[in-house]
Amino acid sequence: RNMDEFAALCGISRPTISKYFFDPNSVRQSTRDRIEAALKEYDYRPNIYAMNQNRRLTKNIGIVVPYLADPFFAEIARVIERRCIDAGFTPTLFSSHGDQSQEIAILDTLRSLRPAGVLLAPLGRASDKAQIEEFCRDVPTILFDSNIEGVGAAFVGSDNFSFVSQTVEYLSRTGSSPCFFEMRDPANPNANKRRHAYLEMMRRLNLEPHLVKIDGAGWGFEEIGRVGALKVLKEGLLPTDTVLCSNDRLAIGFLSACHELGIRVGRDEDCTIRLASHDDHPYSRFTCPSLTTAAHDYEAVSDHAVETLFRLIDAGGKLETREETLFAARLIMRGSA
Amino acid sequence: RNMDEFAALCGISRPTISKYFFDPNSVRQSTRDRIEAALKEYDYRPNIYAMNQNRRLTKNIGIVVPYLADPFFAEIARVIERRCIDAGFTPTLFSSHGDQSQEIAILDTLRSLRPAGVLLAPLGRASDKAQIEEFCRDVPTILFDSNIEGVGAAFVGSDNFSFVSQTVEYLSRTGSSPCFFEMRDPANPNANKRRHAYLEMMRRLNLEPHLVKIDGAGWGFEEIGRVGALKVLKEGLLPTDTVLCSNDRLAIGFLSACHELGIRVGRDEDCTIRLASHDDHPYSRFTCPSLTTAAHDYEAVSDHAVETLFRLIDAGGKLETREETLFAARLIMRGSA
DNA sequence: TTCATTTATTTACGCGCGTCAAAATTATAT
DNA sequence: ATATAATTTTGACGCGCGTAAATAAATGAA
Repeated sequence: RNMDEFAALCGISRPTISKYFFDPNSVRQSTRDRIEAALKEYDYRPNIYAMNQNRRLTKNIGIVVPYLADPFFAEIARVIERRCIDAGFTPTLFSSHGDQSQEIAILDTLRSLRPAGVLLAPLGRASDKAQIEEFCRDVPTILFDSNIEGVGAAFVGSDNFSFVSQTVEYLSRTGSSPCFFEMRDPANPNANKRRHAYLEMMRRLNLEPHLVKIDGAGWGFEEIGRVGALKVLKEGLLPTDTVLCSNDRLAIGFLSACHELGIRVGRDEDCTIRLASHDDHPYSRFTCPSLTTAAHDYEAVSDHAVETLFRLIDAGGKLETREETLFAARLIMRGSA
Repeated sequence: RNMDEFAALCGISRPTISKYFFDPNSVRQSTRDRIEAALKEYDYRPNIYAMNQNRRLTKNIGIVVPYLADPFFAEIARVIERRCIDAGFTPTLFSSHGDQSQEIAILDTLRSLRPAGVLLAPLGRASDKAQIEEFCRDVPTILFDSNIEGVGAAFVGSDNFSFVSQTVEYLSRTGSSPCFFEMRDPANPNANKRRHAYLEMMRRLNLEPHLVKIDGAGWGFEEIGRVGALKVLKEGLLPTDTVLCSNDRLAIGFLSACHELGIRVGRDEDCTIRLASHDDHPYSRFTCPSLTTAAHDYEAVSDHAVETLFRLIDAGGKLETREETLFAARLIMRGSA
């Protein structure tokens, strides 16, 4: 059952077995063969948590996302997990579920896990920045999705300006210029960056910007978007017939509101509103109409975050300078605009 | 940093500290006060993985879902996690990502974790039943969502017949009777139960059943549904104008296909197809039109699964008899049918 | 005050494994 | 065959904590 017994069964000393499990190539081929033969027969596997108790460097990696019920994070977590496993690490996934105390509790659990590194997507505005900063001082951490200035060894995310500039440019070129539909108090710093990008782009194009801010709190963005859109549409508060949502989940709610009110969305003759958005949420392809959106380069963000973490781990937990890598968006033209 | 040091700082012996962390009420009030005062000052927290190394019974709970990028599982995992935390346990969430070898690897990691209990939603058809069975012999486990006959201490899920009977009855009563739209080789046993329920209900109502089986494998149900629906609709293979999808994700794909083809879905005059489905997927409220569906009682399933697990743990890991609890669905009438 | 009872401390060992240094063994080169 | 290098074994200790038994101290009732 334990390594001692297995070592006895092999007729090989326990430290050698231990060495084998750290790196099978670190023992002589003949020894390795003997171990692997015994492994087949008795199908022993070391206790990973006991292993990590006393290793100078574990193979654990912590992955923290703010809200796992959001398919965007579920998808990115899935890809990152895969990469870590393929690289021989043991990822453990945590979700803050939109809750600050949960996020802090997770950081605590992570310390117990003694991870070689952590990939952390903070809650954003709701995060306790001081706690995260302290954590990052102790544990090699890469931030992703949502940046906190100066915290963590690196940040990997998407270039919000690239998202918004492409959608604004496209919408303005092909029809009337867009207003910007967003939550009044966005939880995520990306939302603020997107607003600024929108304003900046409108300025450059010499167009008048219109911000449409809706109420609502929490992570139920679709419902917030739906209720907000219902209000805006009913009260005729929409300054233009082209709407750019801060993110796809709001847009999904917006589409739902339009359908309720019998308003057709799209670029066809009989449509009265064009709607575009950002993120390329896994469901945006299946909305009716399908959503024109600016897509994250999921693969690139995931890969680069993981690669940066591996580099950080190899470098002993410290990088020369804090790197910030932003990936450009890809405009995906679909039915809604 | 460790319990020894903290004990020294308190001026209290380490075993007493250890006892305190197992149950704060098990030490004298004056001792407890002293410990808690020191706790505030030095903010020490025991290493949970070291704790669990040698406890006769840990406070760990493993949660395993087949595919976390499916919001249905993300949502149920979220609720279950909360319940466990509130009960003083430490849940760890794992996703098999639709992959058998991943599922097996997770069971292995779980053994290392020495959980007091496990809540496992198996992959279904893709699961290695023998491995799961063996695991359940060693670790107190409750199965949920997807049953494996005789495996685990209990099963908690939804009553598929209740789902289908309500939708079939409703659709048949309010219009033409439905055909049943499903994947040819569903990964999940619930799908088979639903097909049987459909056939049985149609028999009872003295209506002719029609199964529409579409191709596709994997967990990208929306795309499978979309492509399948496109084919069926283009080739005019739909035997009736009322479609009952096996699950909401297929229905989301179906709606997308209808929109592409300019087919209006709903119960209005100008609609040519009525569409209903099962699950009350978190997004089904936001589709266009919104989906008429049979809703899981998420709360009841989550609560009962967790409660059964707690009961199982209290009972020392064995229940008198294997319990199977199925919760009825609630019909949610929305725009699509 | 005394005795019984509760609670805390001490001591020692265990969990499953990592890691280090020294000694013993094996492989490779000459 | 011998010297040298590489690998393995041995033995001992550590990680951070749980747990059990024996002892000591504190409490509470009589």
